[in-house]
Amino acid sequence: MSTQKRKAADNARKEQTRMRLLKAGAEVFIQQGFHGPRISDIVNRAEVGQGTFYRHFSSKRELFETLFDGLLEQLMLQFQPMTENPPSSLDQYRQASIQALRRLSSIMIQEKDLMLLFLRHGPSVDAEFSSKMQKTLNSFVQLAKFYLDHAMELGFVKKSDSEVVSQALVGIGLRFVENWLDGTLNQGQLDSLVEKIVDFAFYGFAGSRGELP
Amino acid sequence: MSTQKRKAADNARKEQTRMRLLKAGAEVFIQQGFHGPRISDIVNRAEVGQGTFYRHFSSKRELFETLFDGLLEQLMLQFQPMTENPPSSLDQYRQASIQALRRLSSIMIQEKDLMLLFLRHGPSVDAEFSSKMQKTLNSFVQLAKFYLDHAMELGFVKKSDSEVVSQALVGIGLRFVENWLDGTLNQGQLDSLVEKIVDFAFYGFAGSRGELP
Amino acid sequence: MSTQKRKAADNARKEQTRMRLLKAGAEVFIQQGFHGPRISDIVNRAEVGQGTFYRHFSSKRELFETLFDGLLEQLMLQFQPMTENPPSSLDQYRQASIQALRRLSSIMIQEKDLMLLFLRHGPSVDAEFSSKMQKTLNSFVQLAKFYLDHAMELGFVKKSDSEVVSQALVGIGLRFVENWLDGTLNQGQLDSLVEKIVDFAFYGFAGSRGELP
Amino acid sequence: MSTQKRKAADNARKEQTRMRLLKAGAEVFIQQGFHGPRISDIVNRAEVGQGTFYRHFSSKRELFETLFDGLLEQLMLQFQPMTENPPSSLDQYRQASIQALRRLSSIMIQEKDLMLLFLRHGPSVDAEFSSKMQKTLNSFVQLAKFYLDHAMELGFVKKSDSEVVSQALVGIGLRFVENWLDGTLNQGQLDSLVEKIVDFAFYGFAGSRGELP
DNA sequence: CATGAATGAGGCTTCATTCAT
DNA sequence: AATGAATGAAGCCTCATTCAT
Repeated sequence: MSTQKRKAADNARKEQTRMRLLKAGAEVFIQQGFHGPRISDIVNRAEVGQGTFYRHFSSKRELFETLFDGLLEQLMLQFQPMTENPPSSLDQYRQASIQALRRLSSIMIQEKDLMLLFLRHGPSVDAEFSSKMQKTLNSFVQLAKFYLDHAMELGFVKKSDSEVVSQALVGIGLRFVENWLDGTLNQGQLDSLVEKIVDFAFYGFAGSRGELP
Repeated sequence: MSTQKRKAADNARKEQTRMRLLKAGAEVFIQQGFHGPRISDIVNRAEVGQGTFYRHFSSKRELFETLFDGLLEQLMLQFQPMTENPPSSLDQYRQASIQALRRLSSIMIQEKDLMLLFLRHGPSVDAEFSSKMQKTLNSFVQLAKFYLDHAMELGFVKKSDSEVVSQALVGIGLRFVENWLDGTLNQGQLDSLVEKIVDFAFYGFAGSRGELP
Repeated sequence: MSTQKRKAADNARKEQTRMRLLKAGAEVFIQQGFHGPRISDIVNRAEVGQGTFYRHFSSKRELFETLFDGLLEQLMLQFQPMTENPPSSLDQYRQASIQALRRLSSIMIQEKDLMLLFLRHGPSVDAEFSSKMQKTLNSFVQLAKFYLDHAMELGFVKKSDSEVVSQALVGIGLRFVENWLDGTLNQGQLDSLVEKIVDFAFYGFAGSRGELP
Repeated sequence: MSTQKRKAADNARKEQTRMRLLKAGAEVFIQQGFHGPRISDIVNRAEVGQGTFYRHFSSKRELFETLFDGLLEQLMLQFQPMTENPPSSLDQYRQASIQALRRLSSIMIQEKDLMLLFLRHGPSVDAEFSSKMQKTLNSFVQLAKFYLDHAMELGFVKKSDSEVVSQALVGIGLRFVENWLDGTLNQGQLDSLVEKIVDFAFYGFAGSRGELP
């Protein structure tokens, strides 16, 4: 039926426009944060009419959140394969951790700008968004805790408050991400740091596996 | 001279007005972040006229930065006494770290709201303010590094990349501060966590000083 | 010819769409007046596309006026039979008046909502529409005047300024219509009022045919 | 105190600005109805800034209603003296009615444009305003009813349904006001009509006091 | 110095209208 | 003929800033 064809074409056109807006939105948010840009900055960059924005998003906030959800989905996907083969020895665990971090950093490298955007500007959007970000971080903490608990159960790491340690691990991770996002660290350095960080997490700065003088 | 007296009185009144604005500013920023409140919200809360604001600050940002500088000064003051007696054994170092964290947390407890304000909303003010915050965090990293280097020199902790470890330490600290600011942790819990965190930092989750199974 | 058949079918479809729009227009105008509804409210209710509106009407006003003209035609039709047998005695006149009002009110009852719509909102559409409504009312005045002049000629009512009296009669009519449209009067009350009103018009509140104390 | 002087001056200035806006608002509403003019039309005519409008009124509607309330107060004031000496004979009643109408028409003549504005455009502002206008008209009906009941009690007019008659009287009044506002009637004619109208109301078109042929 | 009324540029949002399909 | 996505002009409203008192 011609009507169906018409509808399909319309939908495709609409989806394309939506994508232009998302792309343009990401670009201007990355450049100017959340509060800086006006709707008109987004539509100008997307090369669509002012009114078109409102056919797709009810507010700047909604577009912002859509971008966030997209990134989050990508990040979470990276962890799916990791639940399959839980490590069964300390060394396996160490290797798995290093690999997990490398995988995570690879996606972050791809979406560096968005990462920076959300880490810096997400908390200031509004209370709700801020809380959403906290929840997201906590889900990373729970992920770390899951592995740690597993390792403790199998007995190849010492017993500890896994919640506290997991929080600490995420804190460490975030700090390096921030440094890298800042430009203090370049990508190569980040890569070579992964092992150092894992060692610190496993053995602390006072413990063994360091070269004692 | 009467003119001088007059001037002194004027100055006192002016200073008082300035304080009212700072206080009111802090309150509304805490409630609504940096971008939320209007100048009128601040002057209304301060119970001064609209024009009065501009006699003391040229913009909302300037008031915000003034508050930040004030808090920073307070925090930095807490670290002055710590440089005086550097620890000379691992256990002393551990005790000193615990004490330092307790001292730091005491001031944070006092200024909890402002801490939350700046951590959440500082990075979104503008690029300059964001960079200022990064510099501030780095100065904490350097402080940690100073102690760690000292301990490494004296040989009672293993050799490691002290920059990396210090960054990690600050990352851990921030994470717990965030948790506490969030309300996920209450003040008592924060206190009791200090030792656990220090242990983790000294020995990691795999190293000794934990109860091995 | 197949082409002709096709054309006829097209025309029928077009007419149907036009009717949907008229119906939907009436409904939303009744609910929200003239200025309230947007074109999109009309097309949504009619369940036709946005562009379709413009194939049938050039503007909201045109649809509105089309509805008005339709109602007016209906109303005017009710008066055609009345010109045929002009009354030839006071009592006949009184009976004819009562019957005319009853006939008029029957059509108004059917189209109550539209009546309310035009009485309330017609004058605010624009100067032209307002004037059109005045002309319409005046044609009712002229109708009343025609009967009154006839009765005066035949000598069974006293001489008076028939223009003035006719205006007054229409004013009275309108007032009760308004009361009824308001909900102040229900339909039954309106019916039973007809005689009272006619009595008042014939004899005033001071004249005979009332029960003098 | 200088502060008090200052406040008084500020208040005076503010009140003056408010008056400019009311005057300008009345002018543009009279010219273009309620829905026609934009806020900017009002502020331009008032020669104040766009933002100034919102310091005094929250919306066009509010200014409109303020104007209405002002006029209503004026009109109602005209009736205060009439409650003092209720008429005690039919002729007194007739004279009092004529005088009352003349007094009312004098104020209407002064505020002709506003009258037209509200009668034409008030009902279309929104449901609430429309209902407010109905209530206003009803209060005029009640006023008429009060006099009529009084006359009936004293026995110099026949018994009738005073509510119905009062509604009719107001209807008549409105109709002539509309005619006059339209320009169909000029002021002189309106004046000379008052007696005719009163006669019609008292005796109807069929009753006595007319010249029977 | 403090005040607060006035200002108007700036951004948001709506919605009548167009037009490619 | 019907459709509905896209458009952008138009109007609303806010709020930082000025300035006369």
